[in-house]
Amino acid sequence: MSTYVPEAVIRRLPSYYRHLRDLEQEGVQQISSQELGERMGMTPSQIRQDINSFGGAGRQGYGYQVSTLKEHLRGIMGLDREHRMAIIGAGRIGKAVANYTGFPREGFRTVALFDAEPTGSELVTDGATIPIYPAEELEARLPELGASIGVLALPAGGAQDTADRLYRSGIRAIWNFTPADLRCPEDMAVMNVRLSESLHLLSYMMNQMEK
Amino acid sequence: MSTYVPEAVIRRLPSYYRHLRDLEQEGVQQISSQELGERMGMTPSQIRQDINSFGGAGRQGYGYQVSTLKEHLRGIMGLDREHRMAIIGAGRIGKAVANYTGFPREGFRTVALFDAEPTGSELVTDGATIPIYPAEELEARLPELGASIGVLALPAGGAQDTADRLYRSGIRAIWNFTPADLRCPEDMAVMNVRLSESLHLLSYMMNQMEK
DNA sequence: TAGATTGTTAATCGATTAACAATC
DNA sequence: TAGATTGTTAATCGATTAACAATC
Repeated sequence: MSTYVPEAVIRRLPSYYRHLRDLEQEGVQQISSQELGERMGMTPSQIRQDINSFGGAGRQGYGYQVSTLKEHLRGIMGLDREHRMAIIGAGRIGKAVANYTGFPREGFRTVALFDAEPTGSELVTDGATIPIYPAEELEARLPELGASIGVLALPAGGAQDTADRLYRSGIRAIWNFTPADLRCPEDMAVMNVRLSESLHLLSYMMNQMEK
Repeated sequence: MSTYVPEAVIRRLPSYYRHLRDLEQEGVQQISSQELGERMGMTPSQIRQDINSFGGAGRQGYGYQVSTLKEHLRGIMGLDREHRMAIIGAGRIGKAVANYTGFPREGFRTVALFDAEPTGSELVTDGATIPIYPAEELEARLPELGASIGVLALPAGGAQDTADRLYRSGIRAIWNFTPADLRCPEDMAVMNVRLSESLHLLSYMMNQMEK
């Protein structure tokens, strides 16, 4: 089937998934590339090219079945199983992320927080109570926690070192909220969330509009 | 000078800025496209193309002056003046953002939080004490606050309506933390922060690595 | 069957890389 | 001047759009 999915299409996968989920929620069972394109702000042509690249199954004269396509994407993105997350840094950002993923939702669940200087022993979120451990217990605790994703929510200075420790403990995915550019082995997946870059880009847009 | 800056270059502007700031911090005064490229993971050729598109001033046989280039970018992105932000939604995310931008840092400063059901009257951050107002006072309070950026950190359901209200109150920039696709007039700058899409993309990467 | 809409090939557009003359 | 490195043009690559035959 899908031998190669272009980089540009990969970046759009989550957007496809979100829109299809919304459509399903609204009770839409089938949709044409025309309609989906209008909704997502893309040309029908691009929709068809994209879907074909990751092996979707449309029907000529009819369109795409929403639920089938959604489930297909779910499989491609590995959202059909649970991912446990360990958050390193129990400050504002770490806690916000914990709350965001505190209850099993879309298959992501925070199972522990770590902090250099914990101010409490647990965090109570809407859906669960999450333990907070001292950062030095990282290696000791990770095996029993079964976490597959490490979330970096600590000061940038400690990010690289923590990433290295996570790798040595078997973690192969990092959700990085620090501005640090991590150097990691090939088999570590790193997703950066660069909040201040996002704000700077907004500032640029504002600046341009004034002209 | 710079008549047209390609979309792809615009998206890289904040990254250039961050690296140049780091270099300046390290005491590096001058750098070649070769060295900067290695640092940013780009080809020297692309670095030169990019910098020329936004009107940088290199010197043949020498390279680029770090401080000059950084200040130039600062101007382009409008980081040389203060932007005041009003955050709508005083939950975990709103508070995390408030703390992140609570003190004047890089020219962004949160001046107020609004919440449908405020649980307190102010938020104490590291650098400042920020008032929390009821959401219905949005129109009344905004003029005196002098905010130019609205931050959406509330449940997705209220996002579009709040965006409309912000527009009518003169706000022309939105930093959107909700998953909602906002429909806004042309002269409103919108920057989306899609946390769950980012997590889904990480999940996709993990899934691919297993193969 | 007729109409609609996909799947796919070809054309266009934009972004990246390569090459090299200009020049500090 | 000689060496280094930019600025810029040309070549390549990848992504998007257009067009249309295939087919439900």
